[in-house]
Amino acid sequence: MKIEDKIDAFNSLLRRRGFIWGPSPEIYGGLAGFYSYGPAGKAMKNNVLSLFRRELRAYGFYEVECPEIMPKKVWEASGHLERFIDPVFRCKKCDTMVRADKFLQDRLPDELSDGLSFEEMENLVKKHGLGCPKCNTSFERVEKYNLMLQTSVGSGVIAYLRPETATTTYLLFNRLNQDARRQYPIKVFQYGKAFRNEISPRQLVLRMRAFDQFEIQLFIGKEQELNYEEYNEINENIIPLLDWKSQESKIGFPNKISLKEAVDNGILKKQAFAYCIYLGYHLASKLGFPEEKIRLRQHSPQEMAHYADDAWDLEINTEQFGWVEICGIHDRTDYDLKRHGEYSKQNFEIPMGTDSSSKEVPQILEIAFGPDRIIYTLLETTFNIIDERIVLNLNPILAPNYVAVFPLVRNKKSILNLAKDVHKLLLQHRITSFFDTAGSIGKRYRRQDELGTPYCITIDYDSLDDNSVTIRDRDTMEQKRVLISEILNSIDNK
RNA sequence: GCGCUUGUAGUAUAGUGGUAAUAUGCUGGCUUCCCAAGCCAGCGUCCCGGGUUCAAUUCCCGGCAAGCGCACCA
Repeated sequence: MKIEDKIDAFNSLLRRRGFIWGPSPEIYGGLAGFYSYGPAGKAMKNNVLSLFRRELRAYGFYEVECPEIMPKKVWEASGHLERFIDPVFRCKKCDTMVRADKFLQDRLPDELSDGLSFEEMENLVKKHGLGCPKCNTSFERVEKYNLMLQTSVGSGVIAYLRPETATTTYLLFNRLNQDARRQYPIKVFQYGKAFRNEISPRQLVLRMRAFDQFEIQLFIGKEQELNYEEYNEINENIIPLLDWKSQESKIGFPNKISLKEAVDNGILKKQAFAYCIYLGYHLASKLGFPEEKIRLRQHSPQEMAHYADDAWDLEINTEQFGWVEICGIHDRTDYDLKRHGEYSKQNFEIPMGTDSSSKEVPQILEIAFGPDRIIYTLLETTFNIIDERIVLNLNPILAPNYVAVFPLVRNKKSILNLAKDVHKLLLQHRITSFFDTAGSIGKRYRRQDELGTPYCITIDYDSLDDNSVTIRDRDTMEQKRVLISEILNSIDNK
């Protein structure tokens, strides 16, 4: 089968089986960049979140939740108001829009063009007679394109929908610090919606205007960053790292080395940051991505965000969109807390090191996941067509249905009733069981294959006599016969 | 945001200036039915707005949306 055909089959499955629908609202034609999840997609997302929450609790992280709307001041302090507004030239004739600073850098490489004011940029185009690359109409004014969505609260107070959850977590710092009782690092995470007014959203849920973030934060002292106890527990782990120097040498594949090697060779500067790389990789592995489809790619200094000292993307190799970032791991230094301390006139200096008389503003290390991208990449990388049979080889605990129960035939009351009993038994144990009687037995297996259901249980004539059923495995299609009393044990250990 | 292409049942597509079709799907029935079997019956579609026309799903204009390319993606 050709790859394009496989991708077409996959894209239609997303809709057919209720994973992802949109752009929403579909009945009104849709608004670009907004998608909904159907029952299967939402169930799967919830399973991903449960797995993350369980893992993070085991690593000592606690969850917080903050408002999605914050006043202007917050975004002034965070730097988003300044940095999230792109200066653009817009052609008066054909509406072509170009990013002003990049355009000038490209046309006038000899001029100093970094950090120019709007006025200076306007003077430059006038001086050199620069104009629209399409129709050559001269550019005049620099306009702002704000990537943040603005709203007003109450009687006209300007506020913005958060472009990331992270900043809202940082605003809790003094509360968290009290709560943590001097146990550092402070480890928290926040899951929630973020909003960005993308110029042209594309690629399904990979670039939405309203999307989920799952952002993990460590507030940590400078001393502890370099000498971090938990690092010693994980530094033997082998991680596929692609640093930016390798990328500059046109090397496209990651170097599989231990974190210890990476730190010792200076690829990673800080033990605590290496721990974050580990944690990001660990969580991605737990989801069940094939090992060869994961890599960690370092940003070049030019690529890095305004707040970052080091940044790595955890990427998944997809057929439709190439390497897709599902997680960004950033060393945000003390940038955020310094700025918020300054703008709010709070003192965020605290003693964190061995010398309790010396105070410092905490450093922040961040592991930022995009759950929507996780859902897409998980579905795509586990989607297979084997001899015309479509199957999602999802990690069983992430599947929308954990089991499905079928009566072999439905016109035989005793079989139907026993099947219902088995289904109810599973539900009583809060196992996500799905009951289906429609169509042939083969068709029912195929329906569940498309949803990634790991186990299908069929009740047949023999079941009436011997109280046993067949459990059919999604991946091997093999069936084994077990007693009804043994079902729970049998489907538990995968 | 610009350019090109596109928009027809839930999904995938065909087709037409006189309101439409194929496959699949879905619902019900029959068939003792373990990997998309068969038979019968039924359900469901022309993105939105305006224009031209006796008549528009079809032609024209605008909008919205999608794919690709450019730009954008702190």
